Formats: sequence, C-alpha cells, structure tokens
Amino acid sequence: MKTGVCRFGLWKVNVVWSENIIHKISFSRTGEESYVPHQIRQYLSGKTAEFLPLKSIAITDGYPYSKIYKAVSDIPYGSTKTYSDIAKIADTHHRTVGVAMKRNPTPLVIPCHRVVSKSGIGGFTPDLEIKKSLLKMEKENTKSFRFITD
DNA sequence: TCTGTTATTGCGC
DNA sequence: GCGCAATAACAGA
Repeated sequence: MKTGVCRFGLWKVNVVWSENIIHKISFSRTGEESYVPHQIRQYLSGKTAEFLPLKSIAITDGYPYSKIYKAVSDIPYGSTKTYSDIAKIADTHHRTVGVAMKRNPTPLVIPCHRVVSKSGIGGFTPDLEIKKSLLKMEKENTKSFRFITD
C-alpha cells in the first residue's frame, strides 16, 4: 500500500492506493507534497477529466453503499445530479445517499462533489469550499475539454 | 436487537 | 422562508 500527497488550492489531498485501486482519499491543511498517481495530479490541476484506469475500492461488490457509489461514478465531468436522482438510480432513499456521501472513502474518484441538493449545493466534509472549488473548476474546464459535442 | 448518525425533501404555516 | 416529520442503511455497543 502506497501513500502520497498532492496540493489542491489551500488544501492537501492525501491519497492511499495499491496498483490501480484507490483505497482512501482525505483532505488536510498541512502536509509535505509527494508522489501521487498521475491521473490524480492531472485531475487536480484541471488537465484531465478521467481517472482511468484508477478505480475506487468503494465500487467493489459487497462494499457498503457500493451501489450508490457506482451511480455517482456515472455522473459526467462538469455536470451534477441531486441526491434524489442518485437515490432513484441506486434504488434507495435520498436520505441514505447523504449518509453514503458523508462516508465516501474516496472523494474525487467517486465524484461526490457532483451530487447537490435540490435547492442548493448540499454539503461536503471537511469543508464546503472544496466542493465549490471542484465544481467551479470542472465547469470552467468543460468548455476547453469539449466532451460535449456540439 | 437497539441506538445514533446523516452532505435531504416536501409540506404546512 | 422556517420548522419538522419521514425515513434507509450501517456501525458500534
């Protein structure tokens, strides 16, 4: 198992992985930067939208809330869905989606920041600013990446 | 088992 | 707008 730290704005992103499986991602204010997988670094600097071939341990069958995490993984870069939308896809309750997001072991790889509430942005742990920054970054980058063919 | 936890939603003032 | 009830799933005791 390997660990590494990457910068995102004022935050440090701590990554734990082995091979192509991401086990844990967490945020902190301090930490010495070190090697993290290429895709993570590229994504955080706004240079790519894909984590492939990296995968989160959370979408493994049998992992708690894996069905919900899989549904969240299908949200495209730069767009959002509500907690209700995810609940419908994963065939569960919207309140349960909230619990799953809070306990998400690997934010970013499971793009939980793309899940917003019906009447606002929803929440984020440890700091809502991270969610706002990620959404803003994705929204701006979508223009130049051009996934959406017009 | 039972309890606490939870990043929501919609209805009635 | 605000308060509040409904409500699912998991961890920990």
